[in-house]
Amino acid sequence: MPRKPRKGDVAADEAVYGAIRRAMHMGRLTPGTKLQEPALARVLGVSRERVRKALHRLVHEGWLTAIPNRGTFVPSLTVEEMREIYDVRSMLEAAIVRRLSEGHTTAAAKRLKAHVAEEKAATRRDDRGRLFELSGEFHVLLAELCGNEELTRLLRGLLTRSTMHFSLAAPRQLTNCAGPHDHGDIAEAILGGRADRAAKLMLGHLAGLVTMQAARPPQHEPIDLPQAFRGIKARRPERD
Amino acid sequence: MPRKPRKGDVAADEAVYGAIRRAMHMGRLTPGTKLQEPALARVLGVSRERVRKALHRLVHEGWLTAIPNRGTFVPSLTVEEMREIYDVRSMLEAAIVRRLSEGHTTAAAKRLKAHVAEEKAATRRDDRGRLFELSGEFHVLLAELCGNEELTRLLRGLLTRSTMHFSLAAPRQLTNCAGPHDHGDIAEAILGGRADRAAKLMLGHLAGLVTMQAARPPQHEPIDLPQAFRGIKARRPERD
DNA sequence: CTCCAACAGGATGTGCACATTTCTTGACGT
DNA sequence: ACGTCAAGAAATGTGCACATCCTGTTGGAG
Repeated sequence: MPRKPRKGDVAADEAVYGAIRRAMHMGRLTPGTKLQEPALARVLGVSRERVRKALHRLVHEGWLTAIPNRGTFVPSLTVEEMREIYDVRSMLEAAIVRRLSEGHTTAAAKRLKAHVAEEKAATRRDDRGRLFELSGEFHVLLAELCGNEELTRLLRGLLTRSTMHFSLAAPRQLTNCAGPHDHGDIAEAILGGRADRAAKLMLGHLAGLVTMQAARPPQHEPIDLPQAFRGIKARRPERD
Repeated sequence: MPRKPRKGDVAADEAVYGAIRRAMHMGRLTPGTKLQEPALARVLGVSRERVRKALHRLVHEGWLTAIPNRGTFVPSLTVEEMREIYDVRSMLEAAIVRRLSEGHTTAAAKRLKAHVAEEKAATRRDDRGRLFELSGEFHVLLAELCGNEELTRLLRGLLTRSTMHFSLAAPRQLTNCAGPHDHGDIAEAILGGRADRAAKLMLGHLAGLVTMQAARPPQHEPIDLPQAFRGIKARRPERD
């Protein structure tokens, strides 16, 4: 047998972290909800310290907001914050597509084409869940193709915040991006070496997303914690 | 009176965090050094849990590297990592100066001029310490003038990582930037509305920094913890 | 009837002690 | 003499219990 999962396992931390993140992703937790540690520990079936650790991590990553001696809360997102995040993404991603347009390896071109093809396939199958994942990974992929791990990490964090806005504001709407249509055009411009066009398309793409989100008013349906985490519990870590 | 600082105070956490950060900033901690919790707790005069919390935060922010069941270590920085960080900075800061060149408020212009003047004054006084601070703040100031808090926070983190390279590789060399000369030229281009020139100057400025750092080989003088934290202890928080 | 203050209940924060893992030192066998 | 293994020690990770703080409530005074 591999190991005794009896006591402390590093996977347990990830499980709690992932459970909370998944609940937010599903829109179960509305902004302003207080995540009290004892209740979460009971619901998830783990010790309070483990919940505390996960909560601290989530606070540090910007998913939650902590007030000293008060507790941790699901943040109330303003349209201003969303605009700022997309503004930074515009700066970075415009530079990224410019750089890729000006030069990239054949392996990079191959990966890019493969990704666009997969997005189109998911669209044809009408696989909303898979398309949601792929849409987000497209932007991370572009960062990866630059060969800069720091850039990839940074953009991944920004994308996480972006999807948080989607999750909290419009969880039903499972669309991470306006659609694979834009992505295909951007990829085409990159492969064709048209830097200005690629940058322009990316800026328009991001602008379209921000307007799409700004139009949706957040829904307020406060529910209790046990109901929010129904069926989620602690599964496998599941990468970001 | 404000409050009883008798027991647990939020300032204590910041003090420990700042003490370790200051030790790294002074070059007291060489790459590869293991920061063991009991020793740090003894030296700083705080409980082990407080050291643990600060260490976890520093690890999460990228200052330290943690290995499960092994401890936390001062990372060995490669020139590749440094190149990546400056690459991301180039993308962001070029976009920043472009935006500022295309439009900024009179208040922004005033702050920018004041900062450049202060840098020149510090140079005249040959105040290396103050110039070191100002040089770093110049780049943060540009982000602030864009009116985007997310951007400011991100760039501040990037700058922190940049100075970490300086601190670990060449702590003696108290120069955060090539000099106020470049900053003055960049500010002039921004105020004059010359976006292309400002971006070009900024890229050249950052390129100059990366070559300056790459030329310095890291020095290896492993010293023990009590000696490294001599005279540092726990002072006031002191903002980043 | 309204407002203020003291009190009880509960949640967060922290120090402490123990379990587990890893590194070191020493001895044994080849 | 060198490599291997085992036992002790130290450091890390974790659960537990208590101290502190906040919040909602109740009682009384104006």
